[in-house]
Amino acid sequence: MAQKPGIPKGTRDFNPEQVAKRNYIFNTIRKRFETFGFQPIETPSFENSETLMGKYGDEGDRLIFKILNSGDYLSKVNESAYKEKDSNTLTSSISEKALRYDLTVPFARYVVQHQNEIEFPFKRYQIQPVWRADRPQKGRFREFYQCDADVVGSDSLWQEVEFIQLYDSVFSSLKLEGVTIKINNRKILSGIAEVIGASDKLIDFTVALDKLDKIGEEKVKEEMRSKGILEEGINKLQPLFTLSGSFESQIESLKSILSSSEEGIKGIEELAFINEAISQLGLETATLQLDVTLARGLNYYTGAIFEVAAPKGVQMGSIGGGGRYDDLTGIFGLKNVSGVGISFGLDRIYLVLEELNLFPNTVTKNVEVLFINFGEQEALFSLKAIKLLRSEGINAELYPDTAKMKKQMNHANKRAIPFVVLVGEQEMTSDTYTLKNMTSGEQTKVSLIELIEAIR
RNA sequence: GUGGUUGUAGCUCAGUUGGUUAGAGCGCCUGAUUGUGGUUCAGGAGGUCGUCGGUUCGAGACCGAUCUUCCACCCCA
Repeated sequence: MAQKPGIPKGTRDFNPEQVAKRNYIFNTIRKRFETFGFQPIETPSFENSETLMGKYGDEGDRLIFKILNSGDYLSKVNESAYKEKDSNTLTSSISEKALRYDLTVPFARYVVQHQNEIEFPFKRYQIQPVWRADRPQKGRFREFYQCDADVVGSDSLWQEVEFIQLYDSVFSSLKLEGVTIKINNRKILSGIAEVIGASDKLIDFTVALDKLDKIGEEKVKEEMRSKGILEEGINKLQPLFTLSGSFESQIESLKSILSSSEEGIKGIEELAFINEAISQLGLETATLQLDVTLARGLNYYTGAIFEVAAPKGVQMGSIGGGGRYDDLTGIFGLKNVSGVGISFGLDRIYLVLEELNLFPNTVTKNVEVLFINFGEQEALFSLKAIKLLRSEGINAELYPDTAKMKKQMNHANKRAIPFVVLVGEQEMTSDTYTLKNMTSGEQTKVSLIELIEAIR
């Protein structure tokens, strides 16, 4: 047993039941994406390192899986970097490719590369695995699937409205009711930073603010102080910490806080527009909530920021996220193309559905009838019937070996196959089939027509 | 990347301050039952105690390293 094989940390095998459940989620999401007018694309598992590096911040670079060059990679190595044990410089000389870290940056690369073939606005969806060299935890893996839908080439705020509808539609289809779609706006965060005189410390400021519900008001203030934000500014934030109530009343409070910031006011207007549209259109099962502490993906989000929280009572990080990035393709040289998109975390949604017992019983498509194998003649006779059953859309199979009946019955039992058919000498001569219901134990002799009717 | 945690049969877990041959339940295999599974009864197989090294007369237990699990940071789906 010492030599038992294993798989790398943070990766998983999926058994037939798990694959069926995962496909159920994939298919539901795919169906909703297409209903909303998105078209699928796929990109390679790995990209040139320069496409990915530097796009996710220093932290992101650390979590990108690098692929070692083929061949005698050490011969081309930078001599001084090797001697100095300078990992950063050395990495770029021995690795030129890296596994994709998310689907958004490869999509931006795709848009720039194919800009002349694409009809804008372009709505694409993409369901593929991504890799992160992270430490695994519950709901955090080193290989996991993202399901992304993005629109590029439209500044319209109706897109944001559509994405909120799409989130609602997908989670409602999955019967995952009571999710909270949190929304914020980068412009509001910039506005606040401006008002408190910390525009140059926007990232530090928002990272600290983002932790409010986790570490509390005092610790957040402490972190801001340690990042060099002035006490005077922090005092101005006070109304923010106690912000609550409806979407509308929060917007009113923000208006007074941000009255001196042009950008902040713009952000408020955007949020108000989106909220107004959503209240007119309505949501099936989700709730839209303004959360000014929401600050994800600031490395490229410029407008709306989304995050989806699982229903209350389920211990799970966010099950989806997204936002508006006005200039994502700019990093690849294509200016003035705005994008906005959302992502679903398949693996986390799976864990939530499992915990809440929300997978339909029908996701695993089992064999419905097993024919017992009594010998060569009987097997051939059975396969003729099986061929007909299959043409009627019934999942049927023959036990492949002429094993003891006990073994064959046991096999049917363990696989939870609901019907077993016995065809021996008696049945062959009378052209009948002995059908056994494995749940009730009842056994009847029927014709082929009756057999089809009984199983269907 | 930092700090902590976990690993004993296919699965879930016992195993005393270091002391003969490491246990249980479930599962698995065989038979009771040669054309009948799920229940019952009888019997059986299965462990380099994560891996490597160290301390010791003696290690599943103690020490170190490493891998793995889970958790908190960091960050994030």
